Amino acid sequence: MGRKKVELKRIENKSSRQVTFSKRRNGLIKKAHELSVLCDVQVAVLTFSNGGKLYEFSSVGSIAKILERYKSHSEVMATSSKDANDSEVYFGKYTNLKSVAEILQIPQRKLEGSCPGEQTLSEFVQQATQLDAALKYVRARKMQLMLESVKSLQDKNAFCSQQEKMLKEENQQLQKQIVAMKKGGEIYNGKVDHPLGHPPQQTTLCLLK
Amino acid sequence: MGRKKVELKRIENKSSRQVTFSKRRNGLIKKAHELSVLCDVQVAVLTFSNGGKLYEFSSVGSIAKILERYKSHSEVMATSSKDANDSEVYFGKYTNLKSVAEILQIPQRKLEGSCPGEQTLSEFVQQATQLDAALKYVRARKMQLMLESVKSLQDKNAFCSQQEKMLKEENQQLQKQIVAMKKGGEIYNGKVDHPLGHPPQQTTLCLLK
DNA sequence: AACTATTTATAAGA
DNA sequence: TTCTTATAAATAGTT
Repeated sequence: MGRKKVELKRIENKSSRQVTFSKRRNGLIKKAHELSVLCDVQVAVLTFSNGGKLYEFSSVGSIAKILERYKSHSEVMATSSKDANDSEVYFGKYTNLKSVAEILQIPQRKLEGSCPGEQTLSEFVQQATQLDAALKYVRARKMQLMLESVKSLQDKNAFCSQQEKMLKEENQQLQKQIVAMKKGGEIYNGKVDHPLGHPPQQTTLCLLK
Repeated sequence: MGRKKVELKRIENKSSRQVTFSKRRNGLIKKAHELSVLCDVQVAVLTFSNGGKLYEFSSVGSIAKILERYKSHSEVMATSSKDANDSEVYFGKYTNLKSVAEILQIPQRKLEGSCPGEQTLSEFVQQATQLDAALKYVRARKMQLMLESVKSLQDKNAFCSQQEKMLKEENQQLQKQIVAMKKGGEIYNGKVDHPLGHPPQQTTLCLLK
């Protein structure tokens, strides 16, 4: 948005990069604020300049809070929900283990009795072993799911890269075609201007009705 | 920017708030990306919708890195307690059982009946506990690394999708331009060919200096 | 999910 | 840096 369209690549001139950073950083933060107010959501923006300086915005007072929320969010996603599902899968399949609670109740009751004999102890060991097996299973399943998700993401990425490559090629072809057609157009018009140093001004597209 | 100027206050209509959230969230993330590229800086954006859903952008691999830049020390706390929580979930209220190893070791010793002294037993328990702690740490670390890798792949994917979208748009523009130029060429040739009986499209692209 | 009329952001220039 | 202004980009309301 400005006098000229800018390419999306690093601005090489240091001072204009600085100016742009200042302007756009303000713009970004303004938009973040608007988003948080208009849509009633929590928004945070962090920028670390190359000089190591930090600029931040947070709709919820301190950035720390939103980062906390981020942390707990990812922890929940990573552990509780997946493991909960895993547990269901596991305990559903092995119906002799009805529930963790049930497993735990048996030894607890027996231990509450005044004199735990050998029998109680051996049951204890058995239950503990079952629990250990369940835990191992859940962990293995969790790991498997994560590996699967990584693999799927990698595949997606590979496909994406190829897609991008093809689109870029197609793009180039189209641009070549346009250049060729422009030359053709000039011939139709008999226009062979700019023979000397100054090339034609940038052609801009204009929408007419 | 739009048909009407909007007041900076919560949009009361739920569905238009939703729509606006979606549009502006994309806009914000696009701008964050542009800022990071143009000015060569690190940028992160986090938004939590009211539904608790998280949308994020990060110019570096993962948001987690920026989080670490804030609280590097919290890493150990957060992760080691993470796995501990896992255990709590599985073992429920059975708080007197500190670890699986412990559960298994005590009764096993007793059952073997080879008269181990109290000292030996407690040493055994201690060792088992230490091993258990080490195991927890390693597991937590492993999980953290996997989460980071997933996150980084997700970021890559998101960026890729956006890139693809933009390329497609550019492509369409170019094709439109070619179509328009072809029409222009036909006019120059005196050919006014509309095989389907259509007049020229309403909007035509016109090249100006 | 597209489409425009408008508003807003901002690149370049002063 | 700050102000101005021409232009690009975002988007509000509409279909």
